[in-house]
Amino acid sequence: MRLGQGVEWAIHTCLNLTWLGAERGVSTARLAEFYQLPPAYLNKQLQSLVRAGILASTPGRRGGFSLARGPAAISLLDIVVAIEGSDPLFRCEQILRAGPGGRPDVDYREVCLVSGAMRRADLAWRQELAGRTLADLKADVERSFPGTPEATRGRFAELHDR
Amino acid sequence: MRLGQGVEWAIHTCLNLTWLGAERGVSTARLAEFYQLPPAYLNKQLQSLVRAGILASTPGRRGGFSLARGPAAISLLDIVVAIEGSDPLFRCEQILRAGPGGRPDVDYREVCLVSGAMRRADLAWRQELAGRTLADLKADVERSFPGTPEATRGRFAELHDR
DNA sequence: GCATTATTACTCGGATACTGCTTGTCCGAGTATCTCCGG
DNA sequence: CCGGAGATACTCGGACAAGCAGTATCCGAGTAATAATGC
Repeated sequence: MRLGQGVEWAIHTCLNLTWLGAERGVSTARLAEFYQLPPAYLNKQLQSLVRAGILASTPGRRGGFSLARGPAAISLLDIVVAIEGSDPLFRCEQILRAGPGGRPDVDYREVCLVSGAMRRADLAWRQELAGRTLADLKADVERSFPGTPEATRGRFAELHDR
Repeated sequence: MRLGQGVEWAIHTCLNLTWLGAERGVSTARLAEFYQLPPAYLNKQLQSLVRAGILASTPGRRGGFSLARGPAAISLLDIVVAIEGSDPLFRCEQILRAGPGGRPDVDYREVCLVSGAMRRADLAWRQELAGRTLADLKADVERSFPGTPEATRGRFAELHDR
């Protein structure tokens, strides 16, 4: 039980986009080359982000991806949900229906106290993720590693020249 | 991305054991019959709980499973870890090593701020689970549904008579 | 009738197949740029 | 020299396979109760 690989790629890629100004879109090929990732598969993840409204894509000759809104309006939860879906970590299959006194018409996801306890933990996880935006992360990185923005832009310029 | 089916089975089964007194072990067959679960597969999950020291198993003619310690000493996190393993939800593959200025000798699971943010959310989830014991859950259920202990014992008695 | 021994029935435990999702890849639809041609 | 039409190169997007973890099952090792047997 673990999150998919794409979550890490998506977060780092979105973070990179915050430093690139994003005058125009950046292609999948360059974004993948930056971390030596398989381009086609990264493209698949980025498509999920587009469907979720986090990234904007422009097709055609000079197309590419860019952030659809400001970094302060994109939380880590948004990205995780976009990649992994919105299903809760714990899935209650309502086995209490088969137990003594189980009623078929009752929604045990609401009633069952086990389900409730697990849902509360789930909520704690989500709240922590929802409270961390791309803007926060960007600021933290720039404080701890001031050279990162320039280094990132530099690397992308190299890739551009190829 | 979701937790395995076995987690739900394990929690409800452990909860049932708290009501059965557990003078002697309860067999997999009866525990499975209680919720109409596949016996062999449930047995596999219970084995994981035994390995984790949560359940005690006695083999042989009148063998079965019983709680290895008091319900107050068993948290939901213990059960989840026993079934799912102790790996964090978010796995950092350290893609920063392939980025600009990436060093092979640095452990980016410690340094990377993305990894740190995800780890904090992970921790919030685990703390919530660690703070909920079987004894808490048992008390909550008995408060909300006072008939449950007797109904549970009754159903197991029926299964016993077959 | 009673102690002893062989049998039996039932249990856990790990080794063994199957299924679905995550991972990974490919080719087609579409667009801006560039080239070529005519005026 | 300038405008426009066609060709071109490069992009995203969804449809198409492969690998692996979760799911499900079976049979063997071991133990306690039971039945049979001899005294």
